[in-house]
Amino acid sequence: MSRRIAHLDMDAFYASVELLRYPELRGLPVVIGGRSAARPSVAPDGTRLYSRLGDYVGRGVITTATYEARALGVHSAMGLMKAAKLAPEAILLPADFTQYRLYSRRFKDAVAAIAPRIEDRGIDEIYIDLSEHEQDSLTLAKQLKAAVREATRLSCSIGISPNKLLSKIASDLDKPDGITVIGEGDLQARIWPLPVGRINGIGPKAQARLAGLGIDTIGELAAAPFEILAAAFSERYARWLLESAHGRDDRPLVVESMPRSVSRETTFDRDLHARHDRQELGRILDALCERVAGDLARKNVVGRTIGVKVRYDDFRTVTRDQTLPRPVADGAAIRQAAVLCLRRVPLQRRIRLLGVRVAALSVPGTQGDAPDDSDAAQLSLFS
DNA sequence: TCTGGGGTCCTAGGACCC
DNA sequence: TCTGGGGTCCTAGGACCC
Repeated sequence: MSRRIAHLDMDAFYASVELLRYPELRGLPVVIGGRSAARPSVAPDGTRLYSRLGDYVGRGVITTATYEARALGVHSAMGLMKAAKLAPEAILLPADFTQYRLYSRRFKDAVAAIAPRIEDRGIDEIYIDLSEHEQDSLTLAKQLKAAVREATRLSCSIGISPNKLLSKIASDLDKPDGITVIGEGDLQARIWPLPVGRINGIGPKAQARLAGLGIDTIGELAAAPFEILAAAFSERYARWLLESAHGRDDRPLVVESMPRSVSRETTFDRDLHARHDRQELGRILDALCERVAGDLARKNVVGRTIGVKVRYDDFRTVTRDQTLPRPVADGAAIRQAAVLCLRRVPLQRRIRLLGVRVAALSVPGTQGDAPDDSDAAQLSLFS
């Protein structure tokens, strides 16, 4: 029995939510990002005063850019200082995740009222299982988009195909505000001409390595001999590459899941030194541990593996982690383990980022929350 | 004044057990 | 007078995604 899967992607989500609040910015290049970016101020005559990208000073990257800003060459993940040179007149707004989460909830609820089998893929996109629906795909897509617009006044793009892989590619083919339906017969004409990087799971590294083999498009990948791919990648990844290039993907929708890890990290305004800035680093570590503890409490989970992450001024990153005999959840216990991890990190260089992570999560009071029998026996022997 | 923050999954080696 | 083989857990790093 064949499936029908939709991928729904909100258009320039964060920027579009901001435009609802500041409608006079519609049509202008706007970028979201930068921790120290200022909210618009209101002048004595009532007009709003916005920050310009060109005036920004500090670290940070673009989180989202409106289509008008993208036309100037700036895009997500670009450093703000670099973007400022390309588009100094663009409006800069700080991110407001509380607001985005609110709109995320609204659009997902609106979709769920029509089609309840949904896989969450983050704040601004979802997969939807339409296999059990009667209407044709175009009608369903229009219905979903209307419901999202009604609930949020925002537009989205939808791709529909027999699987997640193709629907994800499809939703990107007619953006913004588009609908793309892909059937089995459309593979050669619609998918094969695209660059391999459009496949979810082929990133910059794999794309570069494929280019080295003379493989740039999905069609060229589909025609590649398995042996060539298996020599350049792992056998498993090579197999997956070929399956994907042929549009084959039987992954089910994951409609519910437990978090695997919770983490908090921060990039400093200036690089810090373990000795010279010891107190400041201590305060930052405290705050990170408390925030992680708060996240764990909110999600009602505890964790056994505590880890730290350090990024040096040259951008190299190291991690250290430690698994405890039993799970913890409070800030003090997390901090205690994090300090032990940090003692194993070389701290000669200046560092630009510190992070704290808790993994091996479980729900308190369930199995996985307590040491197993053999551990319990061991512990009782020595206590 | 390059390069955020929150995640997932995979790999690979070593420890340890049977 | 040796060194198999499978399984699990732990750790570190890396690729990738939103």
